Amino acid sequence: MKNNVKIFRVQADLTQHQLAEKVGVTRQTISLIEKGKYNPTLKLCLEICYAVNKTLDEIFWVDQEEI
Amino acid sequence: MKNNVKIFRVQADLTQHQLAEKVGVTRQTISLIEKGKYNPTLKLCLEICYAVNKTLDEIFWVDQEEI
DNA sequence: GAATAATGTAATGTATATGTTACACTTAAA
DNA sequence: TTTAAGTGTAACATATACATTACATTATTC
Repeated sequence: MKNNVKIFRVQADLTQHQLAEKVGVTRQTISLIEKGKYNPTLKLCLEICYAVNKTLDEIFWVDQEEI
Repeated sequence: MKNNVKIFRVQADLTQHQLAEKVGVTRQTISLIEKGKYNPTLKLCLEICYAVNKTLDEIFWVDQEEI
């Protein structure tokens, strides 16, 4: 599951730990999502969106062929 | 977890059963998502998007206050 | 060059998304 | 007025998202 979490997290000047706190998960969960090793739930995706002020499409959209 | 799955599924002229088949889950899962009783995974959200030709933001965005 | 911050990741446990089976209700077609 | 299609939902099983704890590596910073 490729995504742009890392790009926008850094752009928002947040560490993994800070983002994790803001969205209510652990640092490890953020790390694994950034690495594409987790298939996060919609609720967590939305929390990340709010935290870095981006939309679902901006952070999590991937075309059908490359899912 | 409110969403617009039902609206766009009907618009795409699909039954719950047909959408479920297209995205590779059971009818029950679609039903529960439409009813807002499940917090679906990103991968499933994307599959639903492809099936009804809509984006994540169109189907699944909800503002922070109403999550 | 030791101390600390930021990150990667492994092992194990828990909560929950999803599957399976099944039954009930509603509605449209026959 | 039955038959079948579409939908809601409950009980139980399984897979996996996420937590917890812990250790390692790589910059910084003192």
